[in-house]
Amino acid sequence: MNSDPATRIRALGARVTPARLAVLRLLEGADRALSHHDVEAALSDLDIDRVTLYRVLDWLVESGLAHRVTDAQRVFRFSLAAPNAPQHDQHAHFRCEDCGKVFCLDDVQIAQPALPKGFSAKSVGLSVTGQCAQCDRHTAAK
Amino acid sequence: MNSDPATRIRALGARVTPARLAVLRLLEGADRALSHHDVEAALSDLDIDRVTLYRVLDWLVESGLAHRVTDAQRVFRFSLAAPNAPQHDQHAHFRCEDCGKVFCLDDVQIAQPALPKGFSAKSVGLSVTGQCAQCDRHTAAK
DNA sequence: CACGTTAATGCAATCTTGTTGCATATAATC
DNA sequence: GATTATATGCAACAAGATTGCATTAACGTG
Repeated sequence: MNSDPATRIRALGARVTPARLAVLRLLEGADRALSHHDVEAALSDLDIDRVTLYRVLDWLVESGLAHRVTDAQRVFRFSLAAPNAPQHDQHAHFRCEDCGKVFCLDDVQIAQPALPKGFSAKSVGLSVTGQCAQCDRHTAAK
Repeated sequence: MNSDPATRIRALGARVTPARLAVLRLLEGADRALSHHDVEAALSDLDIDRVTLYRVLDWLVESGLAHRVTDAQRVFRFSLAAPNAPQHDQHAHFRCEDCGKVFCLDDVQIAQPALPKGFSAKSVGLSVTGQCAQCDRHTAAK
């Protein structure tokens, strides 16, 4: 039901290139939102240009395949959009204060808040910070 | 009950300087979170150094007088902390997609979401995007 | 399968936001 | 008014992201 990366790329009318394939596969396998830096490090053996990665990531967001989140350190992080998600106008993330990793909270339902008169919401994002399971274990183990 | 800027600054054991007074007054009168850029523009006649503004804003955050938010454009925005707010471990913001302004949604109550096993939340932030009242009016007027 | 077209890429330069080090100025105290 | 620690101003730096432009390569066509 969720076709392979190459097919998905072609379905968007875009060319299938090594960079796009690699980034798409990487994000598919990631359990958290990755920054440009993360992606660069993970794909370092492919020797893809920094700028190309930026452009691939931008393209992913523009074509709706991925989300872009800004973390507290003001860097962009990218996570694959759930292919059959409710057209993502809401998204929740968790950022661990210890290790800095960002996780997607896919199954959190966000309540639409009441807005001042005249305001209309298009999307709602929830960002939670705290301690992730791994870091919590470390602390507890002390 | 909420004393004047100079007194508030002194109460923190800090010196009362033109830059601090000006920034504090500006934020007090602002109905939305201001970026460093916003502040610089608003106080341009005072000819305060860029770095000084950064330091004043940092100082405001450190001393608990203001909050720092990161918006989707990866710039920091600052808003005065409500002096008797529920010690801000949750905060909601609205960002207008048309004019780019960021508003604080002070009276929105954020529900603590369910987290994966082992995760613990320390703070929760809600960010809503859409159209603010003013921009909505413009669109409608067309 | 060679060819041509056009989208992608690579590289260098640039921009934006924010930070740091250090000499100088100034708010507060006496 | 003199003293002193705190703030400021300036210049340099740093990291993340963007832009312009020449070159490469994906893919439809013959």
